[in-house]
Amino acid sequence: MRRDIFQAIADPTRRAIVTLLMTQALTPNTLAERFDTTRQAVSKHIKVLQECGLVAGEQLGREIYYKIVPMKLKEVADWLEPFRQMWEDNFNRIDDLLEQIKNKEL
Amino acid sequence: MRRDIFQAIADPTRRAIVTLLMTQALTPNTLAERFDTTRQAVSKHIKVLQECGLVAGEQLGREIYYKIVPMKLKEVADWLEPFRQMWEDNFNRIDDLLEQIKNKEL
DNA sequence: ATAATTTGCAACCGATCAGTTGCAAATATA
DNA sequence: TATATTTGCAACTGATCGGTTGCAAATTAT
Repeated sequence: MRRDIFQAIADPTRRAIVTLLMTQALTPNTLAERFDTTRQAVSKHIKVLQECGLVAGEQLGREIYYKIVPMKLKEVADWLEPFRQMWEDNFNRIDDLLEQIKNKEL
Repeated sequence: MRRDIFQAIADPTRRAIVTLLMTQALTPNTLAERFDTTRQAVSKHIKVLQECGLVAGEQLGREIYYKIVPMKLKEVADWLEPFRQMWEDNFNRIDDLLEQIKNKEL
């Protein structure tokens, strides 16, 4: 079973869960109330998020408060970083390279 | 059919393709040579990447050079940005909030 | 002790996904 | 013109995904 951070945040519901957990730790029941779905569906999403290390649960009596592990998202940011220079540059290198190929053909 | 940038970069092969396209525009055939898979499989990945706007093709004769559209990745970076403060902060707010809940219970 | 609450796990279902195979269209080469 | 190359599209397959239902375990409340 593939369980990496990229696959974890691919699902919009999971991203919404992560966003909710940004401000406070929540229980599965509380989370489920925010979405038009069952608690079990939310629980399965939590399991995915937990297995990839993006959230962590902390038991308090019979309730489990799930909190975000923000550092995990840094892996995505690190992967994006090399591309940042590309979208921040005014000129587009790929276009230039393509132009070079074109000119070579002529 | 879901076709957003998050789902596009969820697949490791597609991320590898995007990384290869970072330095130069490539044709489907050239790309396929780099992976242990068929050209058609790569073509399907390209289609997904193209449909979500992460790559764009430019025809040169019978060949099509696919190039990356880096700006599209900014959408992911923008989603990550609010979390950046969290992983850069030394203290963890969620832990604090959880402590508050705990103390309230006592 | 009994009942209610909160949660995780397993089984199942329909939809989607990644990959393969086969084929047709367009372009380049002989 | 005939052949080879490059590509996209459609059909198919096995695997995975998101969601639901049912149930058992642990904790809390009556």
